[in-house]
Amino acid sequence: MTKQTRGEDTRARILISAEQGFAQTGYDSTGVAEICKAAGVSKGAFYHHFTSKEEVFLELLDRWLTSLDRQLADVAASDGSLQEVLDGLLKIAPQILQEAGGQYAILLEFWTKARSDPKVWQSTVAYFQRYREFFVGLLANTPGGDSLALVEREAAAEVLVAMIIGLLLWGALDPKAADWSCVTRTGLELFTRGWQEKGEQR
Amino acid sequence: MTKQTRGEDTRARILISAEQGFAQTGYDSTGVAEICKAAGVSKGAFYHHFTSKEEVFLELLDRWLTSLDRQLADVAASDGSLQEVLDGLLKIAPQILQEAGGQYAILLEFWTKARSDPKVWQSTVAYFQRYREFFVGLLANTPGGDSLALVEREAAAEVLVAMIIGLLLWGALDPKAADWSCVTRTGLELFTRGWQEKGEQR
DNA sequence: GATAAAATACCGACTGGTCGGTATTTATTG
DNA sequence: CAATAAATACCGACCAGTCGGTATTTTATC
Repeated sequence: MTKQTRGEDTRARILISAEQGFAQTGYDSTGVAEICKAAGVSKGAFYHHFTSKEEVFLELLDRWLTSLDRQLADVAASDGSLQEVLDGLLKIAPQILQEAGGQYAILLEFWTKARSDPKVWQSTVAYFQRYREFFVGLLANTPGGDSLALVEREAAAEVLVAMIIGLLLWGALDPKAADWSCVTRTGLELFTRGWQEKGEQR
Repeated sequence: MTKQTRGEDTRARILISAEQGFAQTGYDSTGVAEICKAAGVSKGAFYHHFTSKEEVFLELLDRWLTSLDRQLADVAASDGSLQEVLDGLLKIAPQILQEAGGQYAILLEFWTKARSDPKVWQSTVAYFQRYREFFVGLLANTPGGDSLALVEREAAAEVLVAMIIGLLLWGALDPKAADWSCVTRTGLELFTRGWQEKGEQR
């Protein structure tokens, strides 16, 4: 193995172990030593690749956001109706949720740390807003949707994002409480119906 | 001041300071010393009234749940239609959300700690379920609602709870991002419309 | 109602251990 | 032999919780 690939491998192993640790027991209670042990790597190697534990966390956050954006871009590119796009979302939802064997519990960690770390806060809030904007644009293209005021589209988009956030949180906390993909489907369906009904009343 | 009232006062001050600390910077980064300083109390007093930092946290959780239950019971007692009960909910929402000057950010702390602490997890998951049940029952009393299968009522109730959770989380994270009471109203409205529409199609 | 005894409330220095991070040394690659 | 990667020993800060002791209030006894 060349020097470079060896380094990359070590780095990757650290990231994986850190993600698992953060997802399972949280950022604070996952020690650097623990991460190193799980990755089969020494502390020296850890601090050779990263300047701090926080840097690892931020890189994980960055990767998650990038991955999410890519998947959303795919859906958005379809350029379809509200129904179609939401269907597209539903299709990729399990992929996002189940990826890495339920490790998406790290989302909770992102949201928690957003309160104490300005960088994390900014990233987190920014992508909430980004999806809000996405849905606002989407709702404008809906039959009847353009008849409604911007504030109403905005509020509806916020509701949609909030619903997704809530589903993620509850799902992360209690994966076996319900069939979450089924609940998500119902949610998007109810939302679509409610929105169209609202538009038609004008 | 009698001995008893003095003790109660100290205890109350500790709880208040702890709540503020937890809400502002999180459970882990709020030290016992810090809580004591904010409460104007010594560490000895702290450990005289509580056996551990965790006990304080659990008591705060318990108080929050009790308060929430009381308020929900009031709304449930009205025994009205879906629309009426949701309106009732909406009325008390700001009271719950704004209480103690936005200190409800401690909710995030409850949800975070639920992952590492079995006691907190149980309480948290249990009240998610309780509200789910509440809404399931409520939806059965809705015109057209009884025509839908139980699973559908359950899924819808889960959607509703998830939406509320999401609104609370986003609101806690970014209070100024939107007019949350307005968004909540829209959310409940969309949900009601979507649900009734669904029922009528049968 | 005075005095002793007991219980409660409180204080703050100290400790034992954890954990992020560093400094130094050793191994591996080119 | 240079340079990068990795290992190990170690440091210092921090923090939950302890403990011996003091002050204040309540109860018991005469």
